Amino acid sequence: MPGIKEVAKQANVSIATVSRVLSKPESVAEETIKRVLEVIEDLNYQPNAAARQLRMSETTTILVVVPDITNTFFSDVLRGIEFVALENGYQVLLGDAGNNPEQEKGYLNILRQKKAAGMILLTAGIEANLVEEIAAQYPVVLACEYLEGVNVPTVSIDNVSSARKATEYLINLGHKRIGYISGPMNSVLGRDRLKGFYQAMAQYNVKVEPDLVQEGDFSYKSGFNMMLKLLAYSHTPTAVFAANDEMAFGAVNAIEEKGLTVPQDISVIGFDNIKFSSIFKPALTTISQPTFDIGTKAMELLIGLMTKQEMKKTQFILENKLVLRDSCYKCSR
Amino acid sequence: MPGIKEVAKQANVSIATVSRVLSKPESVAEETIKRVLEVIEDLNYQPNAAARQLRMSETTTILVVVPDITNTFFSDVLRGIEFVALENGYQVLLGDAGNNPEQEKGYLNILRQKKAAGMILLTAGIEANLVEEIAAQYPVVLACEYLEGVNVPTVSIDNVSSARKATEYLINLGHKRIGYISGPMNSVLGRDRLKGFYQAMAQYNVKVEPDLVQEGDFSYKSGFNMMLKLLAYSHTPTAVFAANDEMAFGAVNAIEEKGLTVPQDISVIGFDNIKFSSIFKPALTTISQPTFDIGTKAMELLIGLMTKQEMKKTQFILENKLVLRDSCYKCSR
DNA sequence: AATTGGATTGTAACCGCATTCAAATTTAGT
DNA sequence: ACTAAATTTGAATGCGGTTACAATCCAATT
Repeated sequence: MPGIKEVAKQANVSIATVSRVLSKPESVAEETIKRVLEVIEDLNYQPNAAARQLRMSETTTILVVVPDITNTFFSDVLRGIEFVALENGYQVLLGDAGNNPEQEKGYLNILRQKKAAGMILLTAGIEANLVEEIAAQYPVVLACEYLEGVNVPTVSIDNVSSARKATEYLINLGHKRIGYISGPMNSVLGRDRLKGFYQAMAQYNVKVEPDLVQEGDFSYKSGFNMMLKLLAYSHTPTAVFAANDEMAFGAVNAIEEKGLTVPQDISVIGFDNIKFSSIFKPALTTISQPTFDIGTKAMELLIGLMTKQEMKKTQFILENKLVLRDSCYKCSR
Repeated sequence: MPGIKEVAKQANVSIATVSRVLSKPESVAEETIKRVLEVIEDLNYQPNAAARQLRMSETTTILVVVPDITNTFFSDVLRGIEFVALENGYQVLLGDAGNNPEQEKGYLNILRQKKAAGMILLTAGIEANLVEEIAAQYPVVLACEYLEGVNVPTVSIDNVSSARKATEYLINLGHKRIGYISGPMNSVLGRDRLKGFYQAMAQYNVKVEPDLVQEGDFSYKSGFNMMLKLLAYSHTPTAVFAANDEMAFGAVNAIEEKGLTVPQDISVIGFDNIKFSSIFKPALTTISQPTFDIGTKAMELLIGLMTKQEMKKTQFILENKLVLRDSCYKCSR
């Protein structure tokens, strides 16, 4: 409620001095600082963000667009982002795209209206060229997802090689008939992980049964349904790789609903290592992404962009690891 | 990038006219509107939010403070909030308190700086009188949590009666030795649910074994550990009520680790009905909160407050229901 | 004693937009 | 054709800060 001039009056100085106490204290007399600070404390004065922003043409809020806030994978990344944002005096504006590209696109206006100084995209529903155009005008970083051929700062893991790693693990357990439940093919993530799967299969000379590769959409339900489909074939797989944990849960439950057990009858491996993966039974073997670190790194990158620091590197591939739990077992057939 | 005066120049009108086209088109000639709109389209002009906000002294962002973004219970509420926020032209600023009251308090400055027009608190880490003080100055609504004796608009469920309902269910299944894993006692939520438990036990004349009531902190780990503690007593309970689902998962897993099974040996009931409850095995019997509705209702309430509408009612108790799944069974001992 | 210069502080001009008030233009009425 | 009324438009002002620039003060220097 109190404005800068109220403070100025009570402290018997001009508004300029009050402003200086807050931003360039070294140019103000010791004693004056003390007096002003006291009044500020007294009145519980907080500078009006809009006025400051208008004058300085810079805000301290950044926008984060998430494909689905309900997925704990993203909320972990979000935590990382918020952590370093707060540490640096930024606030995060949340945009949940609800898996809808149109809605996602709507958030771009927040940037244009200067309501946010920069943006972190955890999604990839926007066309590459639009992203590129926006990134040319505003600080933007991509996290988790990335766009092919687009030179926007990015932090993610290597989805191809980690999917390869997971597949290799299955192969080394002796599995030959390996099913794959992919993410949506219109997402790079979905495509990359599938690519890794194919690469590993080729490398080890294991034949890919086309019927055993089904497209899901990263949801539990799709994992469940696709697994049912796989189980309907005469030759059921002995192992299944689901492109994310939620689908893996669906697969496991579908398998058990059919009276089979995981991992004795069929091994299942997931991707992401979300919070529930270790709680689920059987505890899910999966690829672990450093979610929190992806978040912190992305935010650090964005800060670099916003403060126009010289960036030596703008593409970050973080380490992932295979975490072994109880959902995979040696092939017995 | 383009400002209002750029538009004005290109459309051959004054900035006043441009402004009017955007806010009071009925006071501008048909033809002028068309011309201005064309230029706006052309230049991709977006009014500067800071300037507008400064002038109008109102912003369209609201603040939501969450105790823990990682808990899917809250992300569901958040979805509800965002849904109606977006529909009404508001953006949501996310504040993750990380279960830390200090951090939570820090978010209040966002209100004072006028960066947000209102606030929804999903937490209750701030002292009642501070909340009351803030609520007197700014639009604030409490969701999920509430504060005793504080007359701040609130939307939640009746935690006492729903805990009673869950307990009754256990009692009706024939259980006499019922354990309870509570939430932290410094939260109203934790206390209310415990109260409901006591009420039901008293009503049915079932003795409460003090040893079988343990305090957790709503985390999986605490559920696990407290259950281990319950299992260490000579007389183990035949049923356990955990004050939220995550702790219930912990309890189930602890029970199974000891070689017992749920629900045959021990029944477990949870609270919240988070996404994972139906995926978990055994599927968790639990109290379902209308998370999405809590969110939408809270946001509607807040909008009412911000637009200074006459409110006939500011306390909303939403319906909960007991959802029966596979983690409870008749008492066999 | 007059001059100089550093340290402090105040004055005033913006930042981009909404809005008041008066001017300009059009329409209507006689 | 001329005036009054209604409609449309523009110039000026202020929202609450920041900051360039000018003014003031006082000790140090000459």
